[in-house]
Amino acid sequence: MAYRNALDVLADPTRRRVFERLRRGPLAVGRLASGLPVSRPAVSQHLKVLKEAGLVREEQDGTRRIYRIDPRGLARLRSWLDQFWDTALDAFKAEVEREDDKGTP
Amino acid sequence: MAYRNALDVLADPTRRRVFERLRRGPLAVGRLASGLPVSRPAVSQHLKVLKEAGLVREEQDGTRRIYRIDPRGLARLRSWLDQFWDTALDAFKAEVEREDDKGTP
DNA sequence: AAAGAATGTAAGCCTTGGCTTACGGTAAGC
DNA sequence: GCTTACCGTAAGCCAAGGCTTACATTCTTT
Repeated sequence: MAYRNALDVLADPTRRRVFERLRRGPLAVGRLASGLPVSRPAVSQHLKVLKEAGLVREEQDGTRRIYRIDPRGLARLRSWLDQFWDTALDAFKAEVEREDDKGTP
Repeated sequence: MAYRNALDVLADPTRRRVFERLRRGPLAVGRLASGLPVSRPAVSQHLKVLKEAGLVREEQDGTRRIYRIDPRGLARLRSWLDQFWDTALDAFKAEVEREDDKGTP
C-alpha cells in the first residue's frame, strides 16, 4: 500500500495506543515502548507509519528521537469527518422530513 | 476480533467507499455493489461489519435490503476525535509556549 | 578510541481478513 | 405453485501486515 491515510493508520490497536500515549506530550521511543506489550522495534515501526501519515513529528535529541503529535494530521482527519458529518446528516434530516410528511398529510 | 470500533471498520478502502456511497442517501445492496469493483457478496460482508459497528442501519423492503447511514455511529467517532483533538492541541499549545518563553527571555 | 546507550532496519514467521465461488433462503410475479 | 429476483452465509484461497530476533548506525562519554 503506497499511501495510507489517517484512518488506515489509526486502525491498528497497538498503533492507536502509541498515538494515544503521545497525547499527553512528547516521548522518546524507549519510554514509549516500556508501557506497551510489544517490543521496542515494533513501536519503532509503528512510529514510522504514523510519521509517513503526517500524524507525528520526530526530533532528534542526542541519541534519542523524540516523537510528538503533529496537529496537521489530526486536522486532516477532522476535516474528512466533518465533511462526512455534514452531508450525511443533511441526508438523514431530509429523510426524516419526508417520513414526517407522510405521517401528517 | 470480537469488537471493532469505527476506526477499524473505516480503515478498509472498499468499506470506506461503501460507506461514502451511502452518504448521498439509502441504497439497496445490488445498486451499491454495481458501482464498486468487488462482487455483491463482498459488499454484503462489508455491510454486515458496518452494521455491527453501528455505522449503518438496515431496513427490509420486499426482497431488497435498504441500507443507510446511522448518525449515532458517526457521533461516536466524532466524540472520540474531539476528545483527542482537545487534549492533543492543549499539549501542543503548552509546548509552543514553553519554546516561546525560551526564545524571549 | 573504545564502549555503551538509544534507535532504525532487515528477514522471516504467522495470523488476520478481504475476495471469490457456490449454495441456501425469502419475497414478489405470472 | 413455480420461477425469478435479491440477498445473506459458508468455505477456501491468498495477499497484507504486525511481531520478533538479529544486526547496523549514530551519538555521547570517558
